[in-house]
Amino acid sequence: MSKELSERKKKILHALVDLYISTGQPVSSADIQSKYLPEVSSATIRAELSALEALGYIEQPHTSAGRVPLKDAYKFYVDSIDGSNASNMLTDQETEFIRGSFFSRLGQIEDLSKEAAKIISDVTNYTSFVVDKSGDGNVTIDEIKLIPLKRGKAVVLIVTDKGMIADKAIDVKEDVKPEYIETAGKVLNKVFAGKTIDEIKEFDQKEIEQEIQGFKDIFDEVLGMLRMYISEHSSDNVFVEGALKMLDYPEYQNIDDAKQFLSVISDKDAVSEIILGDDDSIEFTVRIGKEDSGVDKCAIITAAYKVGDEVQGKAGVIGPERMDYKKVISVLDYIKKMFSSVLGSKLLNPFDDEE
Amino acid sequence: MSKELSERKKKILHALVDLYISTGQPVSSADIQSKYLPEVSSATIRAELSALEALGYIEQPHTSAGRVPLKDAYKFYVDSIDGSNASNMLTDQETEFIRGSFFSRLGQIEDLSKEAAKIISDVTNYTSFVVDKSGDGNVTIDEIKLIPLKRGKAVVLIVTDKGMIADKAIDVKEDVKPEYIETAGKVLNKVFAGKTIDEIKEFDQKEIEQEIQGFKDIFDEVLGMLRMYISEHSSDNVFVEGALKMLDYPEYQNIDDAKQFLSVISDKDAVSEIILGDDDSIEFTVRIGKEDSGVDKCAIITAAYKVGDEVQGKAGVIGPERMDYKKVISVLDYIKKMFSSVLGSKLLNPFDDEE
DNA sequence: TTTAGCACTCTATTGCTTTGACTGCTAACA
DNA sequence: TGTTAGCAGTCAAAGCAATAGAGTGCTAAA
Repeated sequence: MSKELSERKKKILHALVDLYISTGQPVSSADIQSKYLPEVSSATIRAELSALEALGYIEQPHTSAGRVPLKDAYKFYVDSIDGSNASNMLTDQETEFIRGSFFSRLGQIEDLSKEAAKIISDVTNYTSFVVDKSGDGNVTIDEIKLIPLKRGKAVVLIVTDKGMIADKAIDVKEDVKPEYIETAGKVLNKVFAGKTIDEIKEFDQKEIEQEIQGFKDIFDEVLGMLRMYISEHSSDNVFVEGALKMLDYPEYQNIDDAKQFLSVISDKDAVSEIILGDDDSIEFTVRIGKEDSGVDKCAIITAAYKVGDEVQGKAGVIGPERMDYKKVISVLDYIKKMFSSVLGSKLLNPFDDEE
Repeated sequence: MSKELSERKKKILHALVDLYISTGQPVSSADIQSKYLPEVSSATIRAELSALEALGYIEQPHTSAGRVPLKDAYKFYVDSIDGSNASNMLTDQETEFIRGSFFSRLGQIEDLSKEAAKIISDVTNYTSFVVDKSGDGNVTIDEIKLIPLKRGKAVVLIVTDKGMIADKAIDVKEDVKPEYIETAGKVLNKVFAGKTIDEIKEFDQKEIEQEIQGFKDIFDEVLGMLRMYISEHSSDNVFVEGALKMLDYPEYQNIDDAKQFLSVISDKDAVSEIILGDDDSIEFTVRIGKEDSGVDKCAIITAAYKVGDEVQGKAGVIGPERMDYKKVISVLDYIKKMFSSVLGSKLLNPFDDEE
């Protein structure tokens, strides 16, 4: 397998995957000959196909059928796509559509990811997902405020460096003086401000109690709330769009396969595990087949979007093994660029989310 | 059809639906005879079935097949279930499970609905949904606060009578004095406090501008934010659980039907339209068939849960026409009771959502 | 009114045959 | 030595006929 393929074998293998991607049917020697290699006869191609089969690139579903690409064939095919000509794959309408949708709804970062997932799925017609790591544990708490309300309630405000704010009403005994609340707020701020959420997670109950003697009741509420905030936000945000589109492809006409696929894809944890598994340093990953991707009869293409060197999240597409790799990579590439640029400017001014 | 059925016809019709629900196969006269009416012969039952067919209750898929219930048969069957013996349908384990799950996670109201949907789906093994109307337009704004933060930002707090709080950071020019913000907050409060969201929706831009001359910049931000809040919260919250379970039933082995079902059920607006269509005064509704339910080959059972006379939301189950009506009704009934009681106490103390 | 018995109908299953899409092989050719 | 044409062989899929089985409706008798 380490042996280099002859130029003609490459041509034939590429043609075969191309044809298989567009038709989904086993590809015959005649197909390849008529559409890709009219200069040689089908018999010659047959001989080459035989060789490629021996090399493990392709196989026959049965003796009298054409050939179907195997994992290695897809890998070969994907490797042959280089980013430069991939970006030409999108039509003007498509880039226009992507740009338009992307910038039309520049809301909070969560909306952005969701929107991106939607766009990807719309343009590619495959199931897409976006995992947003920005809610990760290393968010720093900027400021905590305790605001008294009517009726013996108060609100805790948490401002983080990522521009996120959490709030929840807590009880304060009616007879507590406003000054008490104010002081409590100041103490809270002193304890938490500047810390990351990861650090707070490890806070030892005892250690804290010393620091804020006498505010125990309020403090307990706030700590509980913080824990809740942590548990909600420390798991990555996962957006899946177009899950049903998979059912349009012949690979998933079987109801059991469809069910298995849908149940994986609708489990956010499973999705995030699948996606975040791979190496962050690689910008694009393509995984084909069950062992690689975790889902049967599927291929997954992911792109990491970064700001500077830090991976902010990943976007990807999950589709049939014979999916339109060129197009998907083009779309992801385009999205990635826009994402990085928008995120980049956003992080500098985390609260500027509307113009 | 207005004519009363003979006692034996009723017995036979009931038996037929029972059998069909448990097997999903056309029911033959012999089936009914052996399991429900051994005292008469199958020939007699055949004669009765003939009559019931003429009355439009049942039909034969083809001449040499058994009978299958039609809409009217299901309706008859459902009518024969009375609440009192329905509640006996649940086993001790089941009630224990429901109660346990329900009270274990008494978080915010949203969580409660979601949890309820999950429980219903788990116990019945059908797809369930809960529509929560508590986010409706007639939420009153209790208090609005404007809190200055560092770095030229401020936060708007909206406290409603339903205990909900929305927040978002807005920009304030760095050079604005804290007193200015404070005054702005007071003005905002004066304008909005006590109003319902519905009323605010109709606010005329001009009318307001008069009132708060000079705070235009801040006010615009707040108004935009309020609009966003309204658009997010005025649509009802819909939770769907166990959508994939439908694929386990033979009715939905066909991939196209499955797709159609899933696409309806994953469109929250469509779901909420289906559910909220019917009369609020009726506690239970059962709708069978496409014309009734909006989804093909399905039956929908909904229960309205109320606090006092006000409908707070609806919970329901969507399943095959031949679903286990008794069990579903029992479960919904049980949930309804717990829901009403929990909600009742919650509304009195809207902020008490943790003990 | 009920029942037993029987003829009839229609689906589902099975096995068989035909068709057609490909291939692999071989022998001739450049 | 590589390429090609031609042909025999293979196999899935489609079509078809025969059979089995499930269940009914009808009729005549109890």
